[in-house]
Amino acid sequence: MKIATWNVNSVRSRVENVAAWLKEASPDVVCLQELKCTDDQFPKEAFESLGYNCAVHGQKTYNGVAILSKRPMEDVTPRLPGGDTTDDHARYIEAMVPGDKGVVRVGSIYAPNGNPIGTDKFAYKLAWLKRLNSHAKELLALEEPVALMGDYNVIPQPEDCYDPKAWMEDALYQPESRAALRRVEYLGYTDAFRACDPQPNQYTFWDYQAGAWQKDHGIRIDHILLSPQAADHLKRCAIDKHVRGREKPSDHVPVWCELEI
DNA sequence: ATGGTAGCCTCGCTA
Repeated sequence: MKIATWNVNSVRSRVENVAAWLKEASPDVVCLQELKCTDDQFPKEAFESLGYNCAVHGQKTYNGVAILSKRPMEDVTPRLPGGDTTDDHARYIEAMVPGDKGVVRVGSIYAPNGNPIGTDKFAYKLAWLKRLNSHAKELLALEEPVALMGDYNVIPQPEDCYDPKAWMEDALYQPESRAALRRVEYLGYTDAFRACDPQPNQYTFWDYQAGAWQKDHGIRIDHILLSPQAADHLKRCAIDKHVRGREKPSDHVPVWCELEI
């Protein structure tokens, strides 16, 4: 079972690009983030024609997450538990996805960016990651295969960015942000990419600005976190870096892994 | 120190 995550930075402006990648990569499941559209604006026909079912949690202009799956999904939940009534950001959707040998619970995550630091935006980022931690802990108790995947907006380690010094004042590299991601791992979740490929300086995001892609000034912020019952079946994990070099690219690229489930 | 780009749909915000 091949499962993937990709922050597409507007699904409507990226339909051609996403469809081309779906055809060549043929993932069973894809978590999408930053749809930047409402549910009714989501181009589901384009993906259904390629054989995918769509579970969408959209929002006007900002955020928005989805899960595409070749097999029909069950128990679709378009929210992260624990939010108050003022939190209207569409940043999480979860579903049960069947494989050949078992079922995987998949969460599509778009964590807040949190910049600039020292503002309510950064406080919101940390609060959101804390809510995610609580939910991740509850899912662990079910002892099921779980994959919490998406744009965490956190650079885990110095070797996950081209120049740590350049990110010292950024919300993505603050000690509190990194600790929040680490705390999810300490619950018992595995960073699938790091588990499969310990090579440093492999990135999932390159800014549109300042020639970041051409200079390989990237960061690794899109992650696949696996519960023990999923990690036990992890076969491969990789980043489809070449997608960043195409016409009209997203600033993120797909990350995928294979689970023998 | 600054500015550099992209998307949405406003004259700015988010990333």
